[in-house]
Amino acid sequence: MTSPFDFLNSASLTMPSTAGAPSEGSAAPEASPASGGPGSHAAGSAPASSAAGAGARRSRGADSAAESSDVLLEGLNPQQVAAVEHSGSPLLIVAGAGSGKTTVLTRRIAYALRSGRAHPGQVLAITFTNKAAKEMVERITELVGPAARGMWISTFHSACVRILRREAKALGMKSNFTIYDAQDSLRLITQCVREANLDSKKFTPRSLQHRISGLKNDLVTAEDYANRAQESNPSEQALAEVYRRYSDRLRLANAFDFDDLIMETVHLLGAFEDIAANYRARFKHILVDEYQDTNPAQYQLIRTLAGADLPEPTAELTVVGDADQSIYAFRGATVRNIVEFEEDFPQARVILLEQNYRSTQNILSAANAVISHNDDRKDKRLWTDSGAGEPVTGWVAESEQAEAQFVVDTIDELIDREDLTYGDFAVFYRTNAQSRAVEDALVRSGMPYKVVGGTRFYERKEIKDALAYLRVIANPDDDVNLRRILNVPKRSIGDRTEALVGALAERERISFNAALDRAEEAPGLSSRSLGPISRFRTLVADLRSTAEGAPVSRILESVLEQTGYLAELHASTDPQDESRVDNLAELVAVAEDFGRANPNGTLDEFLEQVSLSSDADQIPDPEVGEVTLMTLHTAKGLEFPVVFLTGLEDGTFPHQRSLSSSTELAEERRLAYVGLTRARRKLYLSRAETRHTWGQPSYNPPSRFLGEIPDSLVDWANTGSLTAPAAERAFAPARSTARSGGAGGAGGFPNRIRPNREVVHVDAGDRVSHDSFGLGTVIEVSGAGDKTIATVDFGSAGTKRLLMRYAPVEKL
DNA sequence: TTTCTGGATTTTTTT
DNA sequence: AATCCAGAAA
Repeated sequence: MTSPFDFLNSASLTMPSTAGAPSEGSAAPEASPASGGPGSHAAGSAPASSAAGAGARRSRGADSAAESSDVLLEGLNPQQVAAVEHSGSPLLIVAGAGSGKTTVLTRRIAYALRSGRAHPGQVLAITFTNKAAKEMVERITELVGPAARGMWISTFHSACVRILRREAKALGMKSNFTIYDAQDSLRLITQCVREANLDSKKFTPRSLQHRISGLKNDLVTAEDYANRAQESNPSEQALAEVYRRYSDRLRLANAFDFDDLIMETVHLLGAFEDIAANYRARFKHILVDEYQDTNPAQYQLIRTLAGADLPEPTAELTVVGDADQSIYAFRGATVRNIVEFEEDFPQARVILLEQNYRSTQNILSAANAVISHNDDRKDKRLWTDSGAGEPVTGWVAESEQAEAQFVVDTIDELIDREDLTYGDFAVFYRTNAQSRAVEDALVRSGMPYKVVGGTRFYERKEIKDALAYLRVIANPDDDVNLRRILNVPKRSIGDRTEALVGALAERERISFNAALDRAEEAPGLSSRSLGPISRFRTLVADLRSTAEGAPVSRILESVLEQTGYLAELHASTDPQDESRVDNLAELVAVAEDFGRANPNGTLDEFLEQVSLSSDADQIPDPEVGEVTLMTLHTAKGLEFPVVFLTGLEDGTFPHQRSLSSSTELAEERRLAYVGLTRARRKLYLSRAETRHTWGQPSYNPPSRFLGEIPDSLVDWANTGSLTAPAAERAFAPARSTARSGGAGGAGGFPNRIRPNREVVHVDAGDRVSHDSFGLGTVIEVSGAGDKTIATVDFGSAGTKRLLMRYAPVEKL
């Protein structure tokens, strides 16, 4: 899809396209822009004209003529040129949304190469997703040819795995280590909680996992934490205990969790000066994208690799980011890294990119308006010279179904009317669960679509099971995956047997696998259990020998056959199991693809690729022509001609859990900013008056973010069916934006109308009427307030326990 | 040991 | 609404 001549055409930088390419500054050849679109200056005209346009506006120097004859600087605005040319000190590029940062980064690398300041092998470029890495490789290849292959261009995690595999021995690990995902790590932590005899109600594995992850992101090891934990604080003691056990168990299993990949690499480089020197000698140019979403561990990694603490830095460091797009604080990222870059790296140069080449001015103004409500930010205003464009369209739907229908109808209409394909549309939402309604509507309409993320393919039970077998084949010490498949499919090795073998492993400080080999030593284990265990050991041994040198897809197929996993699914009556077979077939196809792409690929490499693949890597190619559905987080770094931002209700977005904290609200607002700035030509904002959560309806007021957008920018095409009575309207919070073009604006719909939410007070003996169960008599009442539960005898409909807060009952 | 069942819990967002 | 879990029955 990429043309070698593309960069001559300003690499699409100054010419927003009309269709396709959901990736930032993607290099797809551009078609002529549709009339009226932002790209109304012709794509076919000389790129110099747009460069001159930018130059005139920003009064470029007279020497610009010489510069613009350089393909690497062609079509760039003065700030972009400065960013490409800068050398000799650390560089921070503050890149607003759609400001062409990918182009600047790739050209900067090419420029350094051409000027002789770097060889390809000296370049380390860190991106946020594998997909972004792949795209960067493609675009650099366009500029410099196959030399691009010598560079390290990858995510933090992939780069660290690469280093760790190479240096595993130094850390006392084997290079075939397994990477545990969040699910695996939770299992292991749960085991640790159990073994430590802690109350898993009081110290939930989930919260411990979260806290351990936080510690690792701050480079605090189990040992460090044990020393600092307060003796008088039971919670800290519990955490210290579980963290210690968890670390031991990971090590014993020859496994790293996600956070370890970074933390252990930092420790490795800190502990072994020769290894660190080796990598410092190699990486003379380090570039980090999405710097605002780095955590303290990643920050330290960069410092170490760049030799920032040495008398002289060993590498030239470039970071790119935008504090307004920092949306991962919840997983340990900190904006301090970007905000204090100048203090962290002396002599740093900062270059601001504020000109936007993606969106219309109306869209940018809306985004600017929202983000300006965050305090403590450096003022920054995106602008464009591509014209106002169409107004943003607002829509208030009655329900989430109606909202979804609005999305589908609008897509349908636009496809008819404009020169657009399904791939030009994206639907964003705050939480994955919200995709459901949109999917339903899309299925009914027959439109092609793709949901990115959600219940991820690789997290489905059957896929995890199959992969667990592969992981066990590759790494016999992998306790978590071994225990996962021990009795899957059922082979009469139950909980008790597993626990007894586990106890033996713990007592002898050996892996579970080693304990299985010595199962007869396990105290309390009945001789009857030994048969299934030995059959299981034979099975795994057989699989392991089959796997020797075989292609991954073959290994996978023999796993599914020989274990009886497929047979069990085929024999099952559960309708769900049919789709499980389909999913496994898809996994086999993935393995086959892997084999084709990597003829000499090993099982280890396949598993690594699977472990490090992310949601964002699955984003469809725009050419495929599917409507794309995803969360706002996944949408980061992408762009689409038409964007629907749905669920704009307080409680949905901003999310309920963020409403009480101003820092979390600020992060939600940045998320809104990210969402708004994804749109190129047309932006739709919608909300639903009622939305079902956990099977219960809730009535949420309009998102406060809607109120932050000036009325003049939004055209409310529908203002909702529920019109509040005048008397109630008086109680609605005063909102300056409540009226918009006389159409009612964002709604001003009172929050207080909550049918079925007022707790009906009943006593034993009362007669009540229920919407579906009919008439009944209250037998007993327990709890109070929201939690009042009434036991009601409905005669032939049976006796029901009803949560009075939700139950559709009326007292008679 | 496996299966069934009622009850609890879940939804932020993810490399 | 859908899934997960613990405890009880088979």
